Amino acid sequence: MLKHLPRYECLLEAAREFPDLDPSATEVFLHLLRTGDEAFRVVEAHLAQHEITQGGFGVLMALWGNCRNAGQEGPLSPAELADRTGVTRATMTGLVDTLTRAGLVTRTPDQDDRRMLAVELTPRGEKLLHRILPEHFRRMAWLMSPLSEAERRAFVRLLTKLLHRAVDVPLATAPATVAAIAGR
Amino acid sequence: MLKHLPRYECLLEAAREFPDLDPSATEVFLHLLRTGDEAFRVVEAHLAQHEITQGGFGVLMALWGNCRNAGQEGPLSPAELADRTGVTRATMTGLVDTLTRAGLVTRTPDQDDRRMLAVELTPRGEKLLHRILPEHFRRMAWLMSPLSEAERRAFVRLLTKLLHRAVDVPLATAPATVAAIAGR
DNA sequence: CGTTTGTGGTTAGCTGCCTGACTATCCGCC
DNA sequence: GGCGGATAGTCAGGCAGCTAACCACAAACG
Repeated sequence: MLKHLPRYECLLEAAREFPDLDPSATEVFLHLLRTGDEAFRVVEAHLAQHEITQGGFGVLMALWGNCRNAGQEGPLSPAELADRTGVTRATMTGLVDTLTRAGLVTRTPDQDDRRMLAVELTPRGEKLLHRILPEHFRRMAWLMSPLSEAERRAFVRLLTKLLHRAVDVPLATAPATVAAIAGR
Repeated sequence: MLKHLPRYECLLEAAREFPDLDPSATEVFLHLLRTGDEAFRVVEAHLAQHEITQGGFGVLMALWGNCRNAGQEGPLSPAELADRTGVTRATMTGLVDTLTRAGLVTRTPDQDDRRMLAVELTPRGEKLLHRILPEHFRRMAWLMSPLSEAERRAFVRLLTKLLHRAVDVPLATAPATVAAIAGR
């Protein structure tokens, strides 16, 4: 993403040429993407030290699952993993491949439905997670430490508003549709 | 990133096992990444309709530059472009290649310094930008429309705090260093 | 002047993720 | 019971981005 974000007066300037440009909206948008990207890098750099990729880590976390979602850890199907980590099933095949080669997960066929597999953490995978997680959590805490508890609550509230807005946008529709909605 | 964010009580639960886990920090972090990713997709989907990639769009915007950064449009060197859009120079070579093939930019050698090139928007590139930007701006405005002006100001303030924190983190150092800083 | 050092751009090779096509299996419905 | 449609997983191919190595050139310095 953009390294040097545009100054506000530049946005005002550009808004004269493009009446659709909402300066404050653009400013928030750019800051959001930039900050998210930078925060991402902070944890990514740490995971790289353990020779684990972002995608792989997501799979391990989903499997460990300690109450993260449904409350129960245990084996999951590749399709379920793909859904939870937000990648395609094809990608999940590759990720599980890599993790299996590294000895962090196992892939066992299902008895009842012969199409399905069950992916499960190995003891080694669990041990790796326990080695990574403390520093992982410390990094997140360190990153957020400038914010007070009240600020964090306000922040999450704002983020949630945007998230709901973003996931509702009809991504696949023609621009005209979105324009009509936006212009309403 | 994670599709279904963990509920807060789950974080509290996990914090009992990992004293380093700061529940509110983790919550903010996950929401930030998820929302940023989702917002990213919103504009990415639009750019894809114009058969332009995110990276390519960044280059066009940097070239168009209308006051976005230094105030002057005009030709830029690949190195400068790479710096502004946050990719490596090697990647920029490929991006400019693609854009040149599409007839959106030109690559002209510098007279004084024969190592350097000047990348410049073609009329066609400029026309494409003018076709893309209105809807682009509308999407950003639409996304941010749930937020009042006051909320936007507060949001940017919080994002800026985090951004400063994130870019200062010593990415390449050993975990112990970060731990020491974080633990301070 | 020539050599060393630094800089701009390119190339080769890798990885992660995607889409689209494909196989195998299960399930509902006639 | 058998057949069409859904679903699980995989494979092939492509693309964007990275690192590392490489040349060409410029600038500094003896």
